[in-house]
Amino acid sequence: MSDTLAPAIVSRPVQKGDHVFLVDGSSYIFRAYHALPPLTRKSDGLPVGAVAGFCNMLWRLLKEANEAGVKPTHLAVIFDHSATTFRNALYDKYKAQRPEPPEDLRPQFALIRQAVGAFNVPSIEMEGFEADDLIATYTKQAVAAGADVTIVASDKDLMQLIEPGVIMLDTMKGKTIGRDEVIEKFGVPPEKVVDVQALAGDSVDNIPGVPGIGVKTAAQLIETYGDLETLLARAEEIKQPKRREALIAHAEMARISMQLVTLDRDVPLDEPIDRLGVRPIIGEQLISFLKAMEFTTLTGRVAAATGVESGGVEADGALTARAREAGRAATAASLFGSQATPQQQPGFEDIGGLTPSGLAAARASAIKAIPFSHSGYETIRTEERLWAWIARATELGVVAIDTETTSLDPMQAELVGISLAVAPNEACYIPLAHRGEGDGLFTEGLLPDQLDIRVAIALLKPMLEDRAVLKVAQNLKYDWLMLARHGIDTAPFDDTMLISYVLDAGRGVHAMDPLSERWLGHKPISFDDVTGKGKARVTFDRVPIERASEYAAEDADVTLRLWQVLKPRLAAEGMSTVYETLERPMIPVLASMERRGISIDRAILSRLSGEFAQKAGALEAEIQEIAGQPFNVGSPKQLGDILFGVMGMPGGSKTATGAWATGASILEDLAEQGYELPQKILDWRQLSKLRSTYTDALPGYVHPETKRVHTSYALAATTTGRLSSSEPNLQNIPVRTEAGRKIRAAFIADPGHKLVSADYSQIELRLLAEIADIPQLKHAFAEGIDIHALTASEMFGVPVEGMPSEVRRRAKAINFGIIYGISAFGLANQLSIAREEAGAYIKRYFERFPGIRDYMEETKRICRDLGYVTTLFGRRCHYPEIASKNASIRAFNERAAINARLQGTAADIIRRAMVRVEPALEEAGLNARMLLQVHDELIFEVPEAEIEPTLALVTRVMENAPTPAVSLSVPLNVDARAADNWDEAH
DNA sequence: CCTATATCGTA
DNA sequence: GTACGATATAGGA
Repeated sequence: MSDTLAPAIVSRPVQKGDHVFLVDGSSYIFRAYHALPPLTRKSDGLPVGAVAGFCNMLWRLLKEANEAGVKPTHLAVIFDHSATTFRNALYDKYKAQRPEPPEDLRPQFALIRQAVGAFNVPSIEMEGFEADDLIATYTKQAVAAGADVTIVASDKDLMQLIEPGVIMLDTMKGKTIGRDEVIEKFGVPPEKVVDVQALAGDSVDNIPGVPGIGVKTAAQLIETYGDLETLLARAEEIKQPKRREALIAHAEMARISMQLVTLDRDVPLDEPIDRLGVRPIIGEQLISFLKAMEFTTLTGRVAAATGVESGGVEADGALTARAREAGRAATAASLFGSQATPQQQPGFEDIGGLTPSGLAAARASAIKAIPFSHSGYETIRTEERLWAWIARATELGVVAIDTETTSLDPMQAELVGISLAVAPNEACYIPLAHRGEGDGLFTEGLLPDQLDIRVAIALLKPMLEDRAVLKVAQNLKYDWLMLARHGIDTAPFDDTMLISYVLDAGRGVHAMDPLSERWLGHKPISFDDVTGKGKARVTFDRVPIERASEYAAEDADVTLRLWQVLKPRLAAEGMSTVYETLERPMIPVLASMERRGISIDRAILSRLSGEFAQKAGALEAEIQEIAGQPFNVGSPKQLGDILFGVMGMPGGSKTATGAWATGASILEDLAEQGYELPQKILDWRQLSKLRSTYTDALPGYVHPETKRVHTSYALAATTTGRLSSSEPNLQNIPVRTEAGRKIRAAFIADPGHKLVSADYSQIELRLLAEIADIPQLKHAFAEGIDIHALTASEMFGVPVEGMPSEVRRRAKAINFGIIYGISAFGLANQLSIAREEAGAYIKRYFERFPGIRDYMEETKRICRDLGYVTTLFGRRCHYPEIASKNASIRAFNERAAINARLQGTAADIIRRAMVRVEPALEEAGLNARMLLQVHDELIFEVPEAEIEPTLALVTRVMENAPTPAVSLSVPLNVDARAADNWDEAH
């Protein structure tokens, strides 16, 4: 808040005909908080719902009431100052059972007081008095001066103030409360309200009243006897014995209650009423505050009404997400072990004290201070000892777990042992299937003194499935799947890798060893040291039990400590919801998909392999013939020398390492110039690629038992929230070319089933329209208009009807470019045009869609300020190099950040759909099984008889995936179809 | 044997 | 121009 903008307070005596508005700030905060949906500031998740409700109310009061002819001459917002008032001296239990305000409301109190200042409205509070007493006193003085009073509130305790010239206005219900409404509520006119309240009491405020008497009876009694004192004096006359005795017995309580509910109209005011005169709104000051809160709609309204250009106003620097982040960054910096000193941010929680972030930091350093010791590690050899550990874990309610196996592939792996940790340095290892060190020929049998794997599983299962015991693991999906193969449905659980990913995506890797070094300052025993590496590597079942025990117990120990450090950061940094809704529930969903796998037709692939090999062989011969010498066509180095050296073709450029570049676009350019060799190289490359990466490789991934292909999805591999798929990567199965689609057709459904593919159409462009708020684009999507044609016609003035395909193609490339954070260089490459021309396209595009330029600039600024961008669902993508001094690194990070909001939001949406679809299928009694995810597409295997209802259900779940967390103004559109293979279904 | 590079498959 | 992973080649160990 800039002091220079606040004008001197002008005194304006209240006189006849004036209209004094008194806003009950404190109760309004609670009502706004409870009545309105939760709202958080986009860029940092600060809860601001009550602030928003308050600002909108105040704005309407000042503007719309004004337009309706009700013109405040004096206005103040009045707050409670502290919990203790003179009423506590009268009655120690007064308001004693008020609960603490909710966690996400607390930071909003200070913000609302700042909001009032930003509106240039006085905010009043006084030690020892409730807002109601101040309102009562101001009301009395205003009435005495002949002015009208509007009390903006709905609290029934204020109704006693209503009299001719004084009304209440409930802005949330949009109604006024006068004498008639009071009579309706209390059965008595305003001047008798306190008498009724004194008798009836109030459980909310802990006003005792008289037991057995409610509002109805009280009103009746006051109606009959006139007032409380008369009633108490003549209580003997009452006929009903119970009522009479209660009144006599509790007469004193009634009198105290009367004092409690009667508002003090003679508070010695610090701020005289004359000084509440309405002051003009200062557009810049208010906009600066609203911008810091990121209330775009209201900012726009205020800008329009005050004639201030909002673009020219800076967000209030002390209140922005950045300022708040600086406080957090200091905490995070200390968590990361840097020397930074935490700084206090005025107006926000004390970060060094008993706050979530303060506690998280304190927890982190406490954990880090505990040295590692292996002396408390135990190797479990008997049921009794295993039982003791299970009992301990169950008693504590949290246990870290790690499975040791024979393979990194959880579908192929055999369980070798399990480790548990219950506290730092308290961990155990349960060897189950260790074998001797030999070559396997003469040492086939299991080593002695190991628990039977079935016995151990049977003992562990109840604890692993116990709702009261939290299982913590690093990369739990692996262990979950391993245990699922042994019939265990592990739950509930936490995953330290995913917690780290939610907190620090883009800030380093999330594997255990680096996390341990970063957070615990400890380098764990490396896997390579235990198993050997290269040719000498042995499977884990060949590792001697003592050595394995040390390693495995330490891993569980490290995992537990990481959880202790990282879990508190989720709440402290406002990321719990992202973790709980977008990450953690994905574990069983993906593990189940991986376990199911998908069928491929090996005969098709093998035939294609032969076909591709033959054609590539023929091309290779032709290529070497034309080149005039044999060479390795697959070697870009040799190829470059042939094309640009030996044959002297033009347009050669160099790669980063100084070699000739021979990428597809360069070869295509050469082919267009009439050279025949480059096209043959391109054809050869396509065939070689398809053969080596797909037709030859895929059959090798068929599982010997399931006869299906089981990919592995990584949840924490990308910066944006997308999944990745590997071994094999089933997210890059060809589709673009004819030859490629033949490979896709080899992915088939089981007999009696079909494959269903459901994909979001143009989801990222739709999200661009939504997030950047571009009217033309939103309209186009709402109306189902061809978005690329629309872009083309906006840019080039060509009518959509009969548009040449080349024009649309260019517009399409531009649209994709926008999603990727466009550069003239990139667009020029894509369209094979000059950079100047590409630059002109971009310029024209921004002229037609200025909102997109604003969106991009805003994204860059936010990312530069905070170091990350946020998706619509709150996921953070960090770009620590966004402020690099190196212009190309900086530009790259800016483009990535622009893309991340869109790609990341799309990733969030499909994750939500994935988490919901299987329960929805189950509820509908359908037997479809989700098999694959390809970023904007889900593939299911569906019994033939259930195709139609499954298509409908999947489409509905996917299209509604954003709700209720986010409701988009742009429709999502899902295309779904069924077929015998993936090519036809897609 | 391991790693970097170039290329290319997908959204 | 974004986000990935797999492959082959090439070069240093």
